[in-house]
Amino acid sequence: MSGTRHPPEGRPATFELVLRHIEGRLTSGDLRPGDRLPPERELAARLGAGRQSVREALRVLQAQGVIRSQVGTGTDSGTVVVPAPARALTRLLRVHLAVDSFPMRDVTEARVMLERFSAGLAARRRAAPDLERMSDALAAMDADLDRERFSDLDTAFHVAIAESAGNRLVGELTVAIRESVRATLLGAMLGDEDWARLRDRLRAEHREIHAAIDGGDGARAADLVEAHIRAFHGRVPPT
Amino acid sequence: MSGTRHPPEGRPATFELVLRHIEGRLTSGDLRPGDRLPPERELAARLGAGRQSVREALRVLQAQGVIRSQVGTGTDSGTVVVPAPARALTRLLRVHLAVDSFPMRDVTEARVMLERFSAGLAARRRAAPDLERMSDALAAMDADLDRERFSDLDTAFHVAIAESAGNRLVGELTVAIRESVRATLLGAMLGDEDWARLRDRLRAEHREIHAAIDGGDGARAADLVEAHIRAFHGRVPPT
DNA sequence: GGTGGGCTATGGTCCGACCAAGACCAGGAC
DNA sequence: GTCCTGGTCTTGGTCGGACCATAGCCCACC
Repeated sequence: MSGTRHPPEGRPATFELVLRHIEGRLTSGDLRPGDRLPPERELAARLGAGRQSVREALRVLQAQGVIRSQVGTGTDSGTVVVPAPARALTRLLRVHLAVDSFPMRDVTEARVMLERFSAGLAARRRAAPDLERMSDALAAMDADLDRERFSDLDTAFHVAIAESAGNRLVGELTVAIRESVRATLLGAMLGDEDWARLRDRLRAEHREIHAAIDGGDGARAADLVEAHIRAFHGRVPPT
Repeated sequence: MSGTRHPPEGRPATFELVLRHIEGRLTSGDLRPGDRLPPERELAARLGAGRQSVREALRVLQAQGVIRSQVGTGTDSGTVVVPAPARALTRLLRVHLAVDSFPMRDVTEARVMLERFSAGLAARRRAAPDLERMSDALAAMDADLDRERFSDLDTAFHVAIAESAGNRLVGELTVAIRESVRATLLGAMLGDEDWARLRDRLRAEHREIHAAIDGGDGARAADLVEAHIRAFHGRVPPT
């Protein structure tokens, strides 16, 4: 950074060097979740870079869901290391969906794979607090809700299953994939079929899944989840 | 953007608005892979924003693996929409691994899930060109290689399987997860066991997997892959 | 002792300037 | 005529300085 002045001659871009510097501090454990980074101006001065380069590096880390920034002087102000993979993953997948990096069909299959995995593990573990969260979501879904609210609770139910599997990575991936197709799924709920009827069917399927997990029947839970997802994605137009 | 001048009063940050604008053009199909974006200066002028804000938005898209930038005047110069999800995913996962968003154990389980899925599907499809790529990687691995080169070919073999499954999303995820733990895996190859012996064992396992896929035995291929991964990750220190 | 108004630190933004890479073009050397 | 050569123009990369808005903090004043 503090090498030959100004320009990017041969070596990587300055913001990239700043990025690597911070990544290095994260990897070495020098920076941990909850820690504050130096102010942008100070970081720039310390690395012999301009503030713009520092900001671009920070923007990348923000896009990766590693840091959060906010103005002000308080304890929580400035730039803090706050890992939030799901949001970053969601946005990444969504934009790639938009740009046709992969077809909707692949997303469906991936969801089936992830949620079968989660349901199977959740049934083996049967963690009480997670089971309760699922029940809560189901109960809330019994109200007379519009599509949007229903969909959010639907997601909450599936997320509870994913997190109950005890695998954070798979949990985050499940959330991300589900969220990234939220708009598409919502659109599918507007199909020709009667909303009330569709809603009832989804509720019934959810209860079956919940019962299977609660009963410790992982294989059945996985099969039910797969059927549940496929039935719904069948309503989604391809690609 | 062209609203009230300068400041972020209430509304989202300017770079965020620029980002949404471009995302919108991607979603609507107005911008497609291969298309060039306007020059930064022009984009800034058109949106009534400063160049810095535009650059930060572009940096985010670059971090998401959606665009590629390079200086110059040629046809390929400037900023172009070039989706490359795997690289972006790799980097995202790696930094979250560094920051302990999830333990190594979760990564192992996720790999098992993904690669079981891929192996099973690859065996059902038995795509000739992919099978050949696998053979090529295996043949190359027969040479007397150091750990690093061997590891790269190892990755190439597994990636070939993933892509042979015909699911691009799962393929990209497989590549990303594998790449993100590349350094860790390499470290594990330096264990106490004799390198030549370990290498022979990996070769033998790879050949078995290849044979199962080539023979169309998806269940066996999946089981072999799982054993293969677990055996190796068993050498990796936890978290 | 409580409260309100500056003070200050910090991220967000704009502007103008310059650098380096790369393609293209004009003009001269052979 | 062909081939090099140097200039020019476009474009991303970078810096420095300036200003804004936000949000704690502190001190003077009531």
